[in-house]
Amino acid sequence: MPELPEVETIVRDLRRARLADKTITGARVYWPKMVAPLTPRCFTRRLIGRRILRIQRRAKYIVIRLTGGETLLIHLRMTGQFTISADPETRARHEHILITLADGRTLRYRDTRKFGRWQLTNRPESLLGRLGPEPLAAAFKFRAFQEKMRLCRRQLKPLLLDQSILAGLGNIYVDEALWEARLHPRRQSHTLRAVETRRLFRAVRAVLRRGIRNRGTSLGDGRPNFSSLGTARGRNQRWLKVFQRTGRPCPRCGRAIVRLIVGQRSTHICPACQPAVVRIRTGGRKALRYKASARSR
DNA sequence: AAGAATGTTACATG
DNA sequence: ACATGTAACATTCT
Repeated sequence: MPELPEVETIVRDLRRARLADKTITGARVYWPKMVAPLTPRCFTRRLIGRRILRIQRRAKYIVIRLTGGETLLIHLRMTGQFTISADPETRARHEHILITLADGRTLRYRDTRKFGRWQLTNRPESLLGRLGPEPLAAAFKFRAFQEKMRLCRRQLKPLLLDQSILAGLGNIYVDEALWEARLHPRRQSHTLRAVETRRLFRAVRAVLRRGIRNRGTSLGDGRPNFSSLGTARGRNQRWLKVFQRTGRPCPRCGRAIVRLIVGQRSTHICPACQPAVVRIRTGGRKALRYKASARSR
């Protein structure tokens, strides 16, 4: 569910909920794996009595700074969600962690698939330091991006999903960025020409910014989809050009969107706008061909 | 009823 | 060393 824009939306809502300055008075963990390597008992003991200093986002992590030099790193993976209730209330279905605050409110973590992870640590850098740059930060420079693309020699899609290269993209926004940049997901990164790398660089930032502006993408029409703290859904789904739009017309050229598997992930492209083979005229009559690595399935 | 689902990682293979 | 592929994690929905 949550990629960079969704996590950013949640973090902003958590800030607005005025959690900062509140002291944690209780914590319950109902799925021990979620707080590993700590045990629920150890996790709880280290949390209680700490005060929340501030809430930030790094890549897809929610970063909660606490007193005593502790940091809570929360990764929602596929189905993690937060709500805040005024009272303790009985535990709802799929709620695995409940945090109570001194003001009586409870921060509730619900996660159907139980993939989410909470790490309480005094060395958050050991984890966060392994992540690539924030695509929306001023420090994210085209030159560095281009260099990485050149050195990596990987298919574009798995490369963009790799959090150590660029942090925050997931399946939705990668497909959208590649469509925007008119690049095939299996194209090898080192074959991109400067103009193409530039298009991709801009596309990545554009789709993420739009995602945030729209408060994230909520897929499907039912409940299991993304929503931030409340029940309000994101609005970005209206802006998706290819993701989960198999068979529908490409907004640019009208050709039907097709679905393929790349790097074991479901992938959506316009076969006309994102051709597997690109011919490029270089000066004279020599034509270079950049072929996306074949490989079906 | 098989297959897919917004993520990550350990391990295997080329 | 590096790129890529597979399975696993756990549950729900179509």
